[in-house]
Amino acid sequence: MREPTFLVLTALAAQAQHGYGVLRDVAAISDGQVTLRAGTLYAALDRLCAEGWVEVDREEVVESRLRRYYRLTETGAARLTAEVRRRQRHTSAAEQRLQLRGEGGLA
Amino acid sequence: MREPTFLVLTALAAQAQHGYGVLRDVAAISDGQVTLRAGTLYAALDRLCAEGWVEVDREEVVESRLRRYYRLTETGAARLTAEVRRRQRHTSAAEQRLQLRGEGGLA
DNA sequence: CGATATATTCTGTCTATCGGTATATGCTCT
DNA sequence: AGAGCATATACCGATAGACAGAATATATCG
Repeated sequence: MREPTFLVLTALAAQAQHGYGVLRDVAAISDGQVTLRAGTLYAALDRLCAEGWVEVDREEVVESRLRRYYRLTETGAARLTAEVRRRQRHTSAAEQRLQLRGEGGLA
Repeated sequence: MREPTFLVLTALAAQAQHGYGVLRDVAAISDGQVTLRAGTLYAALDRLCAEGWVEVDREEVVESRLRRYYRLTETGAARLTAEVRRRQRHTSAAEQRLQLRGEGGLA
């Protein structure tokens, strides 16, 4: 799973949000480091819906603008949880090895 | 940065290794979940050399087979450290939100 | 003798993301 | 009034990194 997809799922993990809300949320989560392209976001949402990880929650019209809310499915939540664990394992390994490097190698 | 690239840098973080060693190390780091394709590995190594994150350490011939050892540069180590922090931030956010979900949403 | 492990190289294909554009409304600033 | 930005979704071509698999070659194991 790539970073933008991971962040979209993360944005939807706690509660339903519409596309543009996810966009701002991802920027907040990443401290402004990741700014999703519109194409990336909506393509990801469509793809994740097709895969059953995300589903449409509801649609609202606010100030003549459509807002389509998405939510994480149970499958999606399980997949995100697994991905978190996977990433934690990898980052831990990287940290340990970078530490070893500082100490002069594995030796 | 995508997962295979991250794992290649991680494999080289503590000490120099040759391509095939990286291959096995990545499998170990990921508990067998990630098995790099040969094409992915050597293409990544070439690319990372060109970018200055990795460099050739030395070459050996063991049992008539070439072993080209690579090591992480200071630039590469800094980049990997930054990537670790970035990923930790993201996984923390995901964990928190998944927890909130379990508690019934952001409310 | 076939299969597996070691070790690198190459080629074609795929796909998520990038970068940009289009559409449309409402708000703020000058 | 007009420029520009925020909101909100949609579409399109290009790219980069990864996937899948084959080629090459030696050594070892059963």
